[in-house]
Amino acid sequence: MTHLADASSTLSIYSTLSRTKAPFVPLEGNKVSMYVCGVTVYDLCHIGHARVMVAFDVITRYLRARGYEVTYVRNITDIDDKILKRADENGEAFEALTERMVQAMHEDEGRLGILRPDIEPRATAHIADIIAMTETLIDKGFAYAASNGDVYYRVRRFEGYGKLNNRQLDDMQSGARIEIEAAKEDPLDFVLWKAAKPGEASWPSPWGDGRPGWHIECSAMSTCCLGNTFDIHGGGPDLTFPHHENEIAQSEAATGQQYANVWMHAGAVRVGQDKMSKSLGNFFTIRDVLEQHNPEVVRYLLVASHYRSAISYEANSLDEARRSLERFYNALENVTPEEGDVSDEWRARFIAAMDDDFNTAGALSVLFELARELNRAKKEAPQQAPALAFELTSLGSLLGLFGQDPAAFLKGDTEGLALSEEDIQQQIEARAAAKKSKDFAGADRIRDELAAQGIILKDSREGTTWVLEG
RNA sequence: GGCUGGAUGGCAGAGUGGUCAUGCAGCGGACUGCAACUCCGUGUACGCCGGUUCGAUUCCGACUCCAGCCUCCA
Repeated sequence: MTHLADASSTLSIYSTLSRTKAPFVPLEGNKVSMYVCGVTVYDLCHIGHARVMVAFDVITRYLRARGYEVTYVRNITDIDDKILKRADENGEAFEALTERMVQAMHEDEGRLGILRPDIEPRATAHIADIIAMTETLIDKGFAYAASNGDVYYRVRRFEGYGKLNNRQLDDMQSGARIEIEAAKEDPLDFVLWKAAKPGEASWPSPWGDGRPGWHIECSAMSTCCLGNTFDIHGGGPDLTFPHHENEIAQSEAATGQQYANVWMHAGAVRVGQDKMSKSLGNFFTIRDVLEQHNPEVVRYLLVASHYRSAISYEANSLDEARRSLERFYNALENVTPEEGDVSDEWRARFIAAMDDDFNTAGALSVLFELARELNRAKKEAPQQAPALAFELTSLGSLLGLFGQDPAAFLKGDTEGLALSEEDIQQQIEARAAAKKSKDFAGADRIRDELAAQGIILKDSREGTTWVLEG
């Protein structure tokens, strides 16, 4: 692991709660406790999910390299209305559905080079904690069991309600777009415990058989894993309201202590002018995209923009990402990285960018300059190249990039290619022989034949390599 | 209607009160037998209107437009 702990600058993070960037100070020494809202596992993950996962993966990698001891918790919502509905449609047990989707998520993450969180709590494994917190909220007067068997949170009772979203209770247009549940004391109240309909999956509780509401599970699991107060709470852009607002209301009412110190939200992924979302149906699943693109290209696309900015997902964005990555791998090709003497400049500038609220775009620009330096060295001072390549790959690894074999990446997906690698190598040798005997017409014919199949040759002093076009 | 964020060169995308982002694409040159890769050079970019300032893309105010949230959503 690359160590950046002795950097002179300080890490600043933008918090949705304060709406400003501020120096990051953990609650306790160099320990960082971080909770990120994960996925509701009723369907495959899409690029929007990937964005959040990659963002917090980079954040975790960087914090660790910076010398922090990070406990990264990301939950799995494995019980909710949509899960039950989908399982019902499929004619399967909801556990079978969620198990399959969790499996798929782990596969997708693995392919994108996303490191697994330290703890991945599931709602169904924390029913007792959820019930306990709900009871506390009832005892303190922040919740009530309603006539329909549901338990609701009494929103107007919590003084700070709306602070995360800077929202006034009376400005909210309750019921403007949804039906108001008659059993609620107030339309703003939200459900903590949901009574089960006959035949539905349920757990016993003091209020009858039922299941947890969505918001309470995160309060229960984060407190359970990280304590009443922890350093960072993160999630997708569409969770600030009501989900995170409700988590604050639940947890702070229950514990009487501040919930998370810093709130981090990733930006949306857009398709055209709209947010990519399951409800709009305009999403691309991770595995669909990986059918056609190298996973690192997808990761690069997500890391090339600042984590808070919205990105547009378009047909050519991945092609552009690939071309940018090719630049790095071209630089890394034909060099064996080896630790050695390099200027501190690169690392310092990389850290300065990342310390500024994880500015991955700025950090990448430093790496592009480092790649150019490496290309120069390969030509003019080959003895410096291994150390520069080492620096490039080690800083890149903090973004989860440049971990592949350069030649393999540049060759791309050779499946479906008519020629085998051995065939191509033979052609390359035949061409080299032709060149040696000054038969340039013959050499060019071989190159043209390969090019007709999308194989582009590259000559260098180390020999000839090839890449796939496109 | 309320709240939040945004508008940068052909495209993507950082950033800054006053000589450089960066990448892709383009153009000129070098390297190469010719290419590809690479290197060197190259672009009167900062939504609109005012204000502050010696100087604003950067600070302040108005305006226009875009997105997100106010319903399940990462």
